[in-house]
Amino acid sequence: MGRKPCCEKIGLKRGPWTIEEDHKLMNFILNNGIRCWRLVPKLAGLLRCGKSCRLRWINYLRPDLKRGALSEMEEDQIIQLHSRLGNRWSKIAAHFPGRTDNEIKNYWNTRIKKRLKLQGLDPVTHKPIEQEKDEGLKIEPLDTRRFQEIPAVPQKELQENCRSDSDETVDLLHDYEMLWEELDMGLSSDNPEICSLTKYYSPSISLEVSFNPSCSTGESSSLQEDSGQCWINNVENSVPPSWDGLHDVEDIFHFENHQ
DNA sequence: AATATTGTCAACCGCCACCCC
DNA sequence: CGGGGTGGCGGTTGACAATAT
Repeated sequence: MGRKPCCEKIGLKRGPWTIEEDHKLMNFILNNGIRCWRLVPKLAGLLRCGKSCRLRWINYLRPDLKRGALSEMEEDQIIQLHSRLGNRWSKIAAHFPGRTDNEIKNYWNTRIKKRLKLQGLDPVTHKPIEQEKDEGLKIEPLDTRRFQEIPAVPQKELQENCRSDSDETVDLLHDYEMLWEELDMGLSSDNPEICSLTKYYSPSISLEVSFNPSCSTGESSSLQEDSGQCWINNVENSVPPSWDGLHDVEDIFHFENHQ
């Protein structure tokens, strides 16, 4: 007998998220917060496992995410941190509010590694490759004591990142609106960063309209701008499922059995 | 224009630490 | 204390896009 999977895989959807799924997850979390990831997909009406929902939220849907390429300064900071922390991506990401560990890991693997190699540095040890050969590939073990020397996230950032759930939800809604405002501006100003973002959202336009006929007026050009606002409206006006509606664990299994 | 190669990044997998009973 | 459940993390994969041939 192997390890039991984290969730019932049978019948669960995998692969890229559709805009409808994003919408459901976003709606649910913004209105209810997160208490238990395993239950989120059930309550939000998604055929995904909790892990998948968590990942999607953290890496993509969180409204406080920063978008776009990292600056050279950020890149240098990542190299500095990596030399001290190693592949502890979540620890490194903690120094970059709005950036995810997955993003930094990807950035490291696809760009920084290459950059270091071009500079003749080993991306693992951060030492000159020649020097490393001399030392006979002797790799120093990580000195965990040094981790304590890493400057923590500034107090202000910590306070900003560690507020209560309710504050966070209000802020998320606000950030969410800001995101769409940026999107709208980006669509009209050919901002490449926003465009790369909308690349993933663009398929939503028709879907969005099909969900909400009240949004389907107007020409296609204004449709894109409207769709963002419609989504926000949906988030604010819809009556979503909630944790309160779940009185008993038995409810969940009852729910599962009747899917 | 067609095909091959390379780059990017979202998503998955499996392991581990922590918490609760 | 031990076992099960859950969340979090890091490594890896695979689809798609961009670029080269």
